Amino acid sequence: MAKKERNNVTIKDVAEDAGVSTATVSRVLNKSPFVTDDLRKRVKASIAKLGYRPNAAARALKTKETRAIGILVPDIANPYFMHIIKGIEDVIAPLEYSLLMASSDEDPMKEQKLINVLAEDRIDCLVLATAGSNEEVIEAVHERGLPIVLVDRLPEELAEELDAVVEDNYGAAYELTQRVLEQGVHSLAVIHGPQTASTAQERAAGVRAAIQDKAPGVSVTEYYGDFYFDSGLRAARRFLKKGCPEALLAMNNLMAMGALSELLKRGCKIGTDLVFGSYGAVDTLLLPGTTIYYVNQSPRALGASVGKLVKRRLNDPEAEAVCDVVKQPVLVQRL
Amino acid sequence: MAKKERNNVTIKDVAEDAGVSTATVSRVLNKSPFVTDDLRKRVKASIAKLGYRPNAAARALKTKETRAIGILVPDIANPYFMHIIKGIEDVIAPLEYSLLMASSDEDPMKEQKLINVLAEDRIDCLVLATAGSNEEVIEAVHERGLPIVLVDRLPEELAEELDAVVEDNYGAAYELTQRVLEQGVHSLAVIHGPQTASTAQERAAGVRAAIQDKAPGVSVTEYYGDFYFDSGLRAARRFLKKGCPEALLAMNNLMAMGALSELLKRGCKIGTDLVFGSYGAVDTLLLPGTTIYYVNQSPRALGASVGKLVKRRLNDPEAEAVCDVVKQPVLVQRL
DNA sequence: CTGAAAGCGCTTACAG
DNA sequence: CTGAAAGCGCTTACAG
Repeated sequence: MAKKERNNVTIKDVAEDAGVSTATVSRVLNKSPFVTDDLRKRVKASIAKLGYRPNAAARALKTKETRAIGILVPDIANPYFMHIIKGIEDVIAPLEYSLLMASSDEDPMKEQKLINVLAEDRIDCLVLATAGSNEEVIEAVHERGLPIVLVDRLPEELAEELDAVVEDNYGAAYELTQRVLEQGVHSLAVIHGPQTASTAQERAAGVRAAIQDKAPGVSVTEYYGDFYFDSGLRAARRFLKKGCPEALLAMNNLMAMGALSELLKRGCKIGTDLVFGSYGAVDTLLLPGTTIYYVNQSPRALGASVGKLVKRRLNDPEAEAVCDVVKQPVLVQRL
Repeated sequence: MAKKERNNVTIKDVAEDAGVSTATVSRVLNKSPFVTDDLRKRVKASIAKLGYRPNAAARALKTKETRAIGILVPDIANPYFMHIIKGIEDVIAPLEYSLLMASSDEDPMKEQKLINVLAEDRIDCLVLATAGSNEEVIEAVHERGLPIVLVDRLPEELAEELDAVVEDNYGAAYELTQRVLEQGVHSLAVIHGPQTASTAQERAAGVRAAIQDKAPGVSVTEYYGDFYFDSGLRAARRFLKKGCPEALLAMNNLMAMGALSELLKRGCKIGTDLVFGSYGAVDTLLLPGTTIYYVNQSPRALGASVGKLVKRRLNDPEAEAVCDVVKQPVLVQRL
């Protein structure tokens, strides 16, 4: 891959044009107060005249700061993560950092590659919702000096070590299940997430504990999905083979939507034929008359908390690790 | 913002540890064939032992290649752009480039800032779906040597100059409108996109031409939205004040969903009470019995074309600009 | 095949 | 307040 000479105009050209040293140009660039107005004006004129733009790599090499923050999520197409990103942006935008986003597509191998690339001193801080199975890499990168804030996913091994903002997955899943069971159902179908994800594990544990505590006799069918729409759809199809279950629980928003779309297509009356519970909101076009129980996640608020931790960490690399556990309420949606 | 010493271990440390020169370490890193197996082994051992990672900034400074590609879209939360990004990834992933994504939120000012940051030699190529009003900045950055591939949005001023992959917005909007008008409606409500976006302009022109040609007598009500869900919802609300129109046309997917959600809530029977047309698929949970006319966009294929243009451009910075115009068919969705 | 050395474009003590 | 100079961590002709 050839690369032609780009960025022909450097700080040196500007210095020459303005008749000053490169040090002075640099000072103007960095808004140092110790430059006379006269020189500042001349330098600025030359910059404009020559169309000069600083070179981020050179600056980063010298300062050890990239002024970029990396955000690595498992599925950038999932509105949940999109809102987390927005929340981070809300907080970070005023600072002059750019956000680098990448998606692992729930693939630990892909995630590992991305982490390693980002760790080549490309970012000042990494926000990570891990697909799982990468604890060693994450620790290695962190020990080497890259600040990391975990979000949504928190593998046990990393719990005390890193900053994190997570939901009370166990508690919310427990409550959701309880609410659904309270409707007096005899059979329950559950669509779990991929057990590589810490959230999926915790939610599964919450569901099981609630069943154990509240309705140990209920007949349970389980399906292990991958947190994507299609797996929810496939799960519903599978469940329907044995007739419509009295209740269905989907452990994330996308799988819930997949399941709903299949159930609706089959003419299932949600809220009447079947009690539906979803971990995460299903904010889409639904049949009027539908009732759904759901965990009301607040990803934007989560994102804002993450943003604050990032700021704090940037200011104080030595600060103690903080773990925010945000409680998410269970709500009922009646349309 | 303090920055502690990171990346303590450099190529020099590795060289020392392995008892070779930094040049040799660099050669091993870059898989140069001209290193004896013995040295290669020693170097690799030292790299592993010391946990060395190359510094991207230093490499970029020297080689003028960042091995990163920037993708700047107006709304990263819109599934349409997400799929374009996936399409690009499909093609680019095998090359060893990382993708930097950013979102302008349809805000030209924000876009301008982001372009300028990315243009500080942070990326080797920019994929841009512009919010509009930034033609001068885009040209400046391009002239300075940053390869750019436009996607979806193509402002007239940039048409011949830059690589681009776009839809035939005019044609598809024309056909969509025609199909809806053929249902024999007397009144038509249209939700346009923001006129800063080239796509919104072209689609509006297509709609108007079709009306002119096919049903000049139809009563038309127009609303100018911003391509987001809420504006579609507001538009529908506005239209409904004067009673349900016989036909409604939404000029992108999100506004279509917003409008639909409001119409459904109000008990409007889509496909019966009202002919619904959408520029873009509404791939969500709908009432069975609903009929919708829509332009079937193929963003993932668009993305793949973009990826190919990026590759080509990376290989040959001097290549002539290419403009792919992809025709998108109008389909009917019956549920 | 290997190494010494120059240099990429910045920033920043250090003098003055 | 300003400039000369060193150096950030790499790569790459150039010799050998």
